[in-house]
Amino acid sequence: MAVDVEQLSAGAVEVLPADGLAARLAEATRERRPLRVKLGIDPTAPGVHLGHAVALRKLRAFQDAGHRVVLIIGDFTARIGDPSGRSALRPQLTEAQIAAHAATYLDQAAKILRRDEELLEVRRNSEWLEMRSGELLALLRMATVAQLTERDDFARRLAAGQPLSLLELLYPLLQAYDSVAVRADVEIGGTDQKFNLLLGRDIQRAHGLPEQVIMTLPILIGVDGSRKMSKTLGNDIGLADPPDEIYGKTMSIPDHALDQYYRLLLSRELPAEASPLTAKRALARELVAWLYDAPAAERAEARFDRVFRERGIPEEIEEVSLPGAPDSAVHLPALLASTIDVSRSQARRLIDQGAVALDGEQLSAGCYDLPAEQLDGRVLQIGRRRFVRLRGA
RNA sequence: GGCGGGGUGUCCGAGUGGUUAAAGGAGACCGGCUGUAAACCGGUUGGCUCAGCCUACGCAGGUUCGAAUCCUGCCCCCGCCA
Repeated sequence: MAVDVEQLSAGAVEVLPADGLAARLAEATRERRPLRVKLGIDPTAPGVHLGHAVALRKLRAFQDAGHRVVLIIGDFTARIGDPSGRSALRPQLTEAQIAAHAATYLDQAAKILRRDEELLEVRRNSEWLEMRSGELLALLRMATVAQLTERDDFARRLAAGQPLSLLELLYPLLQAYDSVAVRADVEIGGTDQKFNLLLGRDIQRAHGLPEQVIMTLPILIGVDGSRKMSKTLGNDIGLADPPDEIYGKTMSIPDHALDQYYRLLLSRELPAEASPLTAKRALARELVAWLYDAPAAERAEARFDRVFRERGIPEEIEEVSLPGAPDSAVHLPALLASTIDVSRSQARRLIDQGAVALDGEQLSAGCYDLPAEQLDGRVLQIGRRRFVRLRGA
């Protein structure tokens, strides 16, 4: 049992109360039931990323020990937007957006979690948060404004004279109620969730339920090496990203963030003797192998080396067909705009800046139109990493 | 309800009638160097049918040859008072 506690809390920043997990595990054994371990994810952006993976891996450890994971898709709370770590009001999402995001979550989480029926329970919190106002008021009675504004980011925003909506203020309370609804024994979250997790205990107690044990995990930094990994900030590595992306994004992580990635995702220390470059390559390989398989990792590395170390052209390139007849002129800005995510004006600037090359030969500034027959079959490179092969109609 | 402050490009933030597609910074992107690291250097950063045109400083009107800048109404945020 003691071994279990140690294993299950490995890597956690805090487990509260300190002896809570041991007590719960003992209780579970006595009652011959698995623990219910809760994690909430709000579908505010499409896709689960490595930041979420830290918590998912922890859940997996609980599953491997025979416990039951309760994954809550926060379809209701996503309509509010968790204000944690935010200094401003969040834009409100439409139900359609939320539904679309939620749909992708499960598949991606399944890359890490086991889906066995006894080991995974998936719930949407709209199930119980779509409540009648009477019930809501009863819930609201369970916390005070002083309690809620104790949260440091709320306090900061109020002090700085920034807006804080009632909706946001209520968010922690709703998340706490999730714990009541699913009878959570343990709730997992990032360190930025500590307040919300603790409130779950208060609200469970107020409902006459046993209080959950909370476990906080370190926050994974994004590939920019400075801010929390987040889809919105664009510094994430998605679990559904293709192997090449995962490999490449990993290689762009600043060296100083490497030790975190090792500890949180590989559960071991950054090898002191290896050079940062070697260590990073190993990390990139392992991540791809983990989310896909070993051959995919090999391929991703080979492609990376070819493109970035040898400055070559990758073997497999997406083909784009040229518009118009073979003898007509092709307007490159338009072609780029429809191929990559840029405006035509941006595409023109890229050309002018020497970012666009044809078969490795840089196009000169102002070179916007070329005859289709000169483009057919050739490789267009945009910046360092984007390649497309052009095919005549 | 009263009084005061404020809403500028992805973000922060200058600008109070004209040379303002809007200073400066951050971020991002491109190029150089490199290990798609860091640091550093240079460039770009609204859109388009691009030597021109269109759209843009909370929203809608108005004054003016000309407005982000002046006037009117409205919306929103913040503070103090009630």
